[in-house]
Amino acid sequence: MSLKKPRTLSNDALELIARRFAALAEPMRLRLVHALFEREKSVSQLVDETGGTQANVSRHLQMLANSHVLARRKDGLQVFYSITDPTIYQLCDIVCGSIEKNLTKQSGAFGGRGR
Amino acid sequence: MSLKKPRTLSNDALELIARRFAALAEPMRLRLVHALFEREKSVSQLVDETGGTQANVSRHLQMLANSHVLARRKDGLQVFYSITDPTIYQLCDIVCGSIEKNLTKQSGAFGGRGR
DNA sequence: GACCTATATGCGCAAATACACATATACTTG
DNA sequence: CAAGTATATGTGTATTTGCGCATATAGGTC
Repeated sequence: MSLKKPRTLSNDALELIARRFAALAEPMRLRLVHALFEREKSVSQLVDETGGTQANVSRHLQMLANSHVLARRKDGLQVFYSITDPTIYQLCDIVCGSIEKNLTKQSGAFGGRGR
Repeated sequence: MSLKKPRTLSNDALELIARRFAALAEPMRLRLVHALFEREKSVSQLVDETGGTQANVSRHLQMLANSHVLARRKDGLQVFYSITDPTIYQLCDIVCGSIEKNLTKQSGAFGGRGR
């Protein structure tokens, strides 16, 4: 990272950036991340809160962990996930704000992000 | 802005947020957006710069415009696209920074400590 | 050991997505 | 009007993705 930003991004870099965005491009994963804004939680807690199936929640959590969005901590039988990348808060903040601004005329389907 | 802030986001809100992230979750679209950081450009210019086919570039641009990421300006035969949502810069900056940090932390290929 | 709980994973399927090719539309110029 | 240029779109296809179901693994209790 000694050089300045190249004018054209490499394919690998674009792929990495795209994957990061893709991690947040799914409603259920957003629901999980949002639930983890509060504090770290176990898989079963997240299953209860989100209403998803255990298998699906587990898969999404693993995907988010592989994307370095979440951290995994195993304690006995349970596995606790937590937000490990602080930029996730910023990303969600920015996107929520932008969307709110874009559809002030539309429904108020929005609430705070809570943090 | 909101009367109350529900702890759980509505499905519609999650869908909107996910779609916004999904718009940036594709290498070719990131390439287009990145090319437009400089200034507004026509479709054919973007085709040249990115090396994509005309049809594919056009479709991606339309998708980005529908997602309110890009604006469309028609001038005679040409159509110029430009970044309309200023938050896009922030999003890309944040993600790039986060990835860079993760890479240096993991690989340490540039003078850091090994793995 | 058997048994329970919490989490992960193999498998199949339906839907979404990105792409290439060909064609259509819109606009300009002669 | 015809011909050329720039952009959009219809169609088919291969790949990816999200999900449910069943099952496997890991760790705890008796």
